[in-house]
Amino acid sequence: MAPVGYRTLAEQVAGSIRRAIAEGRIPPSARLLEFALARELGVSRAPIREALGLLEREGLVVKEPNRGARVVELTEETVREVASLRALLEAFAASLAAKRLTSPEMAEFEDIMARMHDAGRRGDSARVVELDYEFHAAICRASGHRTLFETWSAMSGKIRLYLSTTNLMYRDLNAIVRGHLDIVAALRARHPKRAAQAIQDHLGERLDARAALIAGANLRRQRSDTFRESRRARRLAVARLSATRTPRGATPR
Amino acid sequence: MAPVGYRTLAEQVAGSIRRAIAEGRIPPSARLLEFALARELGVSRAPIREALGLLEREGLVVKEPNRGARVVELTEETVREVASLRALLEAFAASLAAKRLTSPEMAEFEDIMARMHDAGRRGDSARVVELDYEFHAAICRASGHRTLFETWSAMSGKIRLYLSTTNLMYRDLNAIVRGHLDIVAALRARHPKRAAQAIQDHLGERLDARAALIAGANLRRQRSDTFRESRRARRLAVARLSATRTPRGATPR
DNA sequence: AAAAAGTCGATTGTCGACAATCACCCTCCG
DNA sequence: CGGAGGGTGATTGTCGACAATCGACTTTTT
Repeated sequence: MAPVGYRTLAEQVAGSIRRAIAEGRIPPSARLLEFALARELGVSRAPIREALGLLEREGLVVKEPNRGARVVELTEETVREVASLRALLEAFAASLAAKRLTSPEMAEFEDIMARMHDAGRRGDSARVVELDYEFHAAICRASGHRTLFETWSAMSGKIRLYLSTTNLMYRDLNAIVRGHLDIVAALRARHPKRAAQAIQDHLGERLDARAALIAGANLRRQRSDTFRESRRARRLAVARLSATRTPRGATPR
Repeated sequence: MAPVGYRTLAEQVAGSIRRAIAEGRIPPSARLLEFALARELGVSRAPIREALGLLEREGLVVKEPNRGARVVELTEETVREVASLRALLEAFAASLAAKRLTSPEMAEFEDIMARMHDAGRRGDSARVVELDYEFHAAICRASGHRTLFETWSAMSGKIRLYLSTTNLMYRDLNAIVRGHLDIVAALRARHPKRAAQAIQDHLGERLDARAALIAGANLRRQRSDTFRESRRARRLAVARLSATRTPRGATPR
C-alpha cells in the first residue's frame, strides 16, 4: 500500500534530501554524492539524479558538470538580496491583489491570520513563520499574476527551508502578526497603494534582523569536515537519511 | 577532436532542442518524446532526460510525471506578465546600477549602444533585438544584485528565443535605439530615479505592441497535428534535429 | 445505448554496468 | 626546494534493458 500523494521515486528522494537539509543533517556546501545517496536510500542512481535536478530547480543545490551537486551556501548577502526582491515583488503583488481580490480569497487571508494569531499566542514561532510564508504566498497568488507567483516561489524556496529553524522572540511574534493585520486591512479596503506600502513596511522593518538571523543560523551548521574535504572526510559527509518510502518499482533489493 | 566549449552530451542535446524550438522546427505545446529524440540525435535516453531537465529549468519546456515533456506554450497573457515583471525588476536594477556603476561597465553600455546603432542603420532587426536583450541583461548585471540578475535571467529566458524571430519595422528600430540612449544618459548622470523612470518608459511604451507580436508569431507556429495528437500524428511531431555533435563517450554507433 | 471493466500499446521510470573525467598524489627533473 | 608531468582512485556521464504506468481502445454488462 503506497502512501497517498506519492508519485515517483525521484520525488520521494527529493523529499528526503529536502528534509535532511532543512533539519541540518546535511550541512550547507556539503557534497551530495549520487552513489552514497543511492545506497543510503536503497535506490539506484537514476532517481537520485532526477531528484538532484528537481532540487536544483528549487534552488536548494547547485550542480557543476563532472563535479556533482552541493547544498547551496546561504550567505547573509544572499538573504538580503532575496529579502529586497521579495519586498519589490510582493509590493507589486499586493497592489494587484487589492484591485481584483474576491471574497473567498479574502476569507483565506482571514483564516491564515486567525491561525497565525493562535500560534502567536501559544508562542509557537515555527508555526508563525510557516503561516507567515503561507500568507505572503497567498498574496502573490491572489495577484492573479501567474508569472509573478512562479518567480516569487522559485526565489523564496531557497530560503523557505531555513526559515522554520530560526527562533523568534515572543514580542517579535506579535509584531509580525500586527504587521500582517495592516496589510489585510489595506486589502479589505481595496486600496492598492496602501497595500503595497504596508507590505514594504512589514518586510523592511524586519529585514536586517532576519537576514542576520538566517544567515547566522545557516553558517553555524557548517562543520569543519565539509570545509576541508579530504578524501576520507567526504565519506562521512553524507548524513543518515530517514527514508520512509515504500518501493514498488523494482525489487526493494 | 571534440568541439571546444563543449562539456556533456546532455548540454549539446539541450542546445539542439533549444535551437529547434527557436527556429520553429518544434512547435509550441509539442510533446518531446525521449525515445524519438534519442534516436534522432543518436544518443541514449539518459542525456535526453538530463537535457529536458535543463530546459525545464530554463522555462522552455514543462514536464508532467509519467507524461513526459512539452514545449511551453507562450500565450499573449504570459508575454504581458513577463513584460510587466521585467519592467519592475529592471527599474530596480537601473536605480541600483546608477549608484554603483564603474567606468568599465559604463564603457560596456556605450559599446552595446554603438553596435545597436549600427545594426539599426542597417535595418538588421534581429541584431537590434539581440543587442536590446544584451543591454537589459547588462543593466541587471550592473546592479550588483546577483539574485536579481539570476531571477531576471530565469524569467526572460522563456521569451528570449522567440524574440529574435519577431520582425520589427524600421522606425521601431530607431525608437528602440533612442529609448536606450535616455537610459544610458541617466546612468551616466548617476541619477537612480531618472534611470528607473527611463527604463519603465522604454519598456512600457512598447509593451502592448510587442506582446501581441510575440504571442501572435508564436501562435502561428502551432500546427494542427500537434493539437489533435492522434496516436499516429504524434510520431510526426518530432522534428528533424540537426545534430553536429562529436560523440566521444561511447561508440558513436 | 450508456456505463463499467478489461486489454493493449506506447512511453516514462528505474536499474545495473561500463566508460570518461577530474582531483589528488606521487614522482621526476630543473 | 619548487614546479611539471604522469599515474590512480573516486565520481559523474552514458548506455541498453526491464518494469510500471498511463491513455486509448475494445468488450462486457445493465
